[in-house]
Amino acid sequence: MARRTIKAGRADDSALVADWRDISACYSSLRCDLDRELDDHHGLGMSEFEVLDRLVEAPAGECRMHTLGDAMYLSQSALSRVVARLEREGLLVRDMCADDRRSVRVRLTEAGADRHEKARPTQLAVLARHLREERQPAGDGPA
Amino acid sequence: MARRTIKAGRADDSALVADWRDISACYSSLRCDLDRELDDHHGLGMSEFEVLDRLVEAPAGECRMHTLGDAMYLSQSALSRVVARLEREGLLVRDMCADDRRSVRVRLTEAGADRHEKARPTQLAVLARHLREERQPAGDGPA
DNA sequence: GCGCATTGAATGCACAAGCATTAAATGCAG
DNA sequence: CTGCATTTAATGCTTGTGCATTCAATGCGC
Repeated sequence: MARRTIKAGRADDSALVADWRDISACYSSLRCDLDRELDDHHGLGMSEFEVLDRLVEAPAGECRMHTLGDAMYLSQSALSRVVARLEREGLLVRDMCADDRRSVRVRLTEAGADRHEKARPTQLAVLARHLREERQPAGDGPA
Repeated sequence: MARRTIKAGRADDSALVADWRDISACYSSLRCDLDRELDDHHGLGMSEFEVLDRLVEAPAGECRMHTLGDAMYLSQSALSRVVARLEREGLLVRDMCADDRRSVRVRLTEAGADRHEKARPTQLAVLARHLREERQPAGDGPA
């Protein structure tokens, strides 16, 4: 039920609310599963994993705090602590960059890359479970 | 950028992740705004408002805790506390129902209905701001 | 009727997140 | 060069949330 999500150009109030509830439900249940599975199987929270994820994508496995903050939708303080946790676990290192000593450069360690690699299948599985079945209730690939 | 949200029947890994990030970004920014505006203007958190919202919709402005829990996606303990907060503020009352004395019946008070009515425009405004501009970047109603 | 598993809600506890503040480095005006 | 506003990140504090536990009421088998 309720699969109007992106349909509905009408946008009267109740459609708005209905859309919001769809988004909310989708996000919440996915987030909950993801958070729990990442934590159970890999000792990572969702935010932790996401930081690792961004770092893996980043040019040399490193980037500045502020850049992470822009990409991640998390308050500055929260990000600061997530990174602190990850550093405590040895999954990344923080050091201040030479050119601007206010900035902190965050760099993925081998252990971090490893942990991320191990965790990624879990993430993908959860995403697939939630997102795929939402969109294509049945049916497989093309001919 | 990134408006694949529901498109993409391909569903390979990166599309999955991209979709998730879209959902996540959409939800997070909306939630943050909503939470803050409801709190600033009406002294309500998002969860609080949502409980009121469900109650307003409910048959006689009342329903059982468990029913709320089913509808709301919030852990049982969190719900328990939200309701406790709302009761403390006089926006609803809890009493146990006669037929099953384990269950708690939650009933909206006038103050609660009033608060909800005042807060609803704020909610709709935030929803519209986020959801409408996402879907129809420009263009108004039909001729 | 009596015990026992089940269900419904509340509570102790731990933790992540946001806000406000603080501290340090930088940039810029004079 | 000096002083001041700005930027960057970390920290104190408060709060909301989830998990596990607890307590009460119910239902069921016997």
